Amino acid sequence: MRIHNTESGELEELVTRRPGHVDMYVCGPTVYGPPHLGHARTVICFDMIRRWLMHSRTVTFVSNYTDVDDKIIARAREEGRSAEEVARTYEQVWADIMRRLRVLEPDRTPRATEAISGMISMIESIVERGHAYPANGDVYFDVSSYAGYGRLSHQSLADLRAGARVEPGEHKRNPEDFALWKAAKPGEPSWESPWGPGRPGWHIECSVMSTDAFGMGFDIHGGGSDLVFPHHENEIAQAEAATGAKPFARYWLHSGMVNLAGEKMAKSTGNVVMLSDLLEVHSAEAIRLLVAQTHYRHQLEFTEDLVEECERAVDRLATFRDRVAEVLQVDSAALTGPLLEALAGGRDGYAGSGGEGEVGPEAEAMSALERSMDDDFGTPGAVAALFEMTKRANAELDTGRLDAAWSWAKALAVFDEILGVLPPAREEGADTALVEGLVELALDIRRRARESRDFELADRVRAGLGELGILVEDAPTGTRWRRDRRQTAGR
RNA sequence: GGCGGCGUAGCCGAGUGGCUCAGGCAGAGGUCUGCAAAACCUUGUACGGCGGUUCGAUUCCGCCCGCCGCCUCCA
Repeated sequence: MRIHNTESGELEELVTRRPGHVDMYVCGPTVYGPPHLGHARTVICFDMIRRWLMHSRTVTFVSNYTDVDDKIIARAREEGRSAEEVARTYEQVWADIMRRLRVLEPDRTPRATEAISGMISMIESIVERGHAYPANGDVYFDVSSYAGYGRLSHQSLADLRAGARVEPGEHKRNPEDFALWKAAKPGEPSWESPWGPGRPGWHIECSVMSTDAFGMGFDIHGGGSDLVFPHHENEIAQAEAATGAKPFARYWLHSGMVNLAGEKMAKSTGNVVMLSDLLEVHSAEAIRLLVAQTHYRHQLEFTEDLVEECERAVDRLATFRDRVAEVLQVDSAALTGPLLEALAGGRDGYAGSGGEGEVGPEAEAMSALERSMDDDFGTPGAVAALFEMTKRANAELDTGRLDAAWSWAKALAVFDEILGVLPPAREEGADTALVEGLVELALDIRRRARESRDFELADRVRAGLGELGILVEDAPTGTRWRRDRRQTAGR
């Protein structure tokens, strides 16, 4: 498996610290407001990366919450609440939305405020080893003392110096130095430390939380590309300066930004699509497909029309899944939930549908999936493989070749395990039986009307159901119906 | 200014030194159907510009043009 390492700028063979295991840390959100599509893009990219790694290895996935920060404090002031209340609120909002986007929960979600003592010890080590200095209750990292600085972002100290600046009230020796600890200001949350009361600086938390989880030299560290500098650069400097060990992380993965109207989506400019709004109108699957169709390192230009297109594409997959379920005479729901997972577990023997020597669509799709994903997590290729399989299998279904349906179901299971783009089948609700009964009743009336060639009545029944979000289709095997996903996506 | 990325058919978006093709959406024609829907089949000779390397470049190199990101909190 080859993956792109930001540090080398090249594709490298993935060699993990422990064979068969991957320890992975992805920078989580600063919880000061609700998440937007840009956040989702990053999270979904790393979710798919994680799922692919899980396909063949044991993965421990850690992602933090940054719950102490200037913006949280500012927000708390606005809302007249404590910073902690603000952080807990938006942590919950984040977790809810990511669950709705079918993102797997991290194995651990450490909070910055729960790692303060670790941060203090790390800062002490950095100071002891001569890479940081206290000044007026602050502590700054001495960038000039650390030779590897700029390694990740491929910039020289001179380059960085040109852009660096000193904020009023800071006590840096050099502009490129950065704060490890900030002296408390009145009314702000603070913790006791050897340098007096204060709170941690911008980047120390991730150095501490990731090494708390995994120690030095863990496998993969990820995040959005806007974190490369200074956040990740500083994480490296801190962890390596504190321990003298190298490397901090073996592979650095960075996902691209989402653009809206040609510019980066960012809260600060108001150039955002909030996920709560997007999920009112669109399904998680369409959003995931949109993300999967662009390589994770590339920029993603967002428009409403693109999600709408993905919605139609997802419908296509759902229709195929339902056809397969029909052939197998199982409920579609069974091909979406636990059975699918069980199927995905046994991934041997994609015997294929054809006769001897013929390779079935699912076998080709599986090898294309593997090829693409093993090459720097090529989700676009995986998506293409999924649709290619759908087309070919549909063609076989059209000609009545059903013997491979079970293999298709298994392949769908694997694709859904990695990408999570198959929409859930008919949802069970309190009124499911009633709805189904009424629809069947209406369809029975329609069937009788058709038999007596009263097509006007038959079409009225179909149109009426259509208005209620029930799609009716006459197949050679009989009439089938389904709910119009797009009318119910927001619920 | 420094670092990095991108420019592919109507739109989105993979990919590759030549060989039959990414894929999705949209469009056109067709099969099926009472009609529709779904599905399938057919259909589009695209690779920003100019040079260079090469038998041959969209793919490699150089320059130019355009767009974007980071260099400040940011997924």
